[in-house]
Amino acid sequence: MTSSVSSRRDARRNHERLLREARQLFAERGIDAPLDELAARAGVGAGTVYRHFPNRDALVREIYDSAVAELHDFAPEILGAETGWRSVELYVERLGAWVADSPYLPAVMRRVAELDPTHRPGADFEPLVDGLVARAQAEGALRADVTAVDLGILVDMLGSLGQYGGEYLPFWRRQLTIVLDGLRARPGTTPMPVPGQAFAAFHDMSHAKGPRPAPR
Amino acid sequence: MTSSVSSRRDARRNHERLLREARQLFAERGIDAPLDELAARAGVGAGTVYRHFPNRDALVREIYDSAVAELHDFAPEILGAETGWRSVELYVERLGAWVADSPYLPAVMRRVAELDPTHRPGADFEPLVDGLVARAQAEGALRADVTAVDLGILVDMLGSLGQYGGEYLPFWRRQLTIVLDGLRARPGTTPMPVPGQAFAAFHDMSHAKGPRPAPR
DNA sequence: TATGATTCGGAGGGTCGCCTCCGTTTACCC
DNA sequence: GGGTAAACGGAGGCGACCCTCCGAATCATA
Repeated sequence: MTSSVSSRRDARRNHERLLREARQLFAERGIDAPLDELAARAGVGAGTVYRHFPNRDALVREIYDSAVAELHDFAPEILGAETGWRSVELYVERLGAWVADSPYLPAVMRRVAELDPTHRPGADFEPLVDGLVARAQAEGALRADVTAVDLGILVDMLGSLGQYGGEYLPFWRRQLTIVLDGLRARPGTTPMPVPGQAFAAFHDMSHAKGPRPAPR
Repeated sequence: MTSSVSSRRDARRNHERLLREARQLFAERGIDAPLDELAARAGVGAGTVYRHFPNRDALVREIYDSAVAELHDFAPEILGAETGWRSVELYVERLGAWVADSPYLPAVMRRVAELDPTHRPGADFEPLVDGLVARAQAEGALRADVTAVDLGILVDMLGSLGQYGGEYLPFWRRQLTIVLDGLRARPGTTPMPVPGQAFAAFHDMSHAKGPRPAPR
């Protein structure tokens, strides 16, 4: 699991540089962009790419790992908020903005899920998010029929707006506003048409065996 | 522009079959899936594929055209609703469900936009949607700071949930509920953080020259 | 059914991207 | 500086995919 780090400075530098350029390349040209072009962009020979990452999947996995590490950094602020509702706001806003600003993320996530469908990305976070939802609902601020899975999906939806490019990011907060208003407990809230799902059920459903889904 | 239709029944049958299989193939394997495989799935030789569609882009365009035709079918119901608010509901729900249920659509739309960035997909619809928004706002049902562009983006967001596969579709209405509640005019609505965009501005922004965005 | 025009099938040439291999270069350590 | 181990570069083999080509098969028409 732990990647062995070379003791040579040039090797470390190339490794980092390749990761950085790969994120950008994947964002621009898709997760199946030619690795020879990655080599060119990183100013490196093709051999160097394959020494650091035996194949495309290894590269994708490492990008994924670095994203998960970033994800951990959000936890303190989100979970440490004054109120449960503020936690919900921060959860949706911070994570949504992060995904929207990291256009390579959705494809990387999807590919990792295909490589290992049993892997549950943030399983250790799930109880925390459940707790966060319960707290906000206990306050009477978050509508009672919303689940933690709903929140995660809303983050995905907001993150998908990264497709419009960086110039859209300022406007992104408009959709955020609408979604957060829709999450608020209020008189006259529309009842949910179907019951929600638990994390496990949602995971099993969306990772059901089946052909690779459409890139978006 | 009008595609000439062959007088031979086998040719027409193969053309339709190729379109049908292409939609499914693109949904499963992405818009760059091998056309040789399309030929295999359609039970047809490679030559037949290329006689009907000179290249991948022609195929994509024709799928796009058929989608636009479908789109037109929604107009009467959406615009003919009793109230402006009901129009908004139908707009978001019908189109969102359509996109979510057509996993090939987002990639096809994006590719056509790349092929011809000046092309504005539903330019003739834009005034209608603007009118629909104005009507719902005049009723006091739709929040006053929402624009027609916002509505279109929300449809996109809801449509992106097609990525979870067909089994998710029933649950999809939960997110729809949240979004619609967020659109409702109410006391205590959170003010928008930035002003909205007109269709033209949004189009120019999201189609700014630049490298191909990440497939999702 | 016979005829001619149209479409079909699939082998194969050309291109592009993946990945390996090995002579050369670079970094670390003394 | 000198020696050694590690990393680098990029040419090239290989396979996958795109697309063409033409003899064979099929369809419309009479």
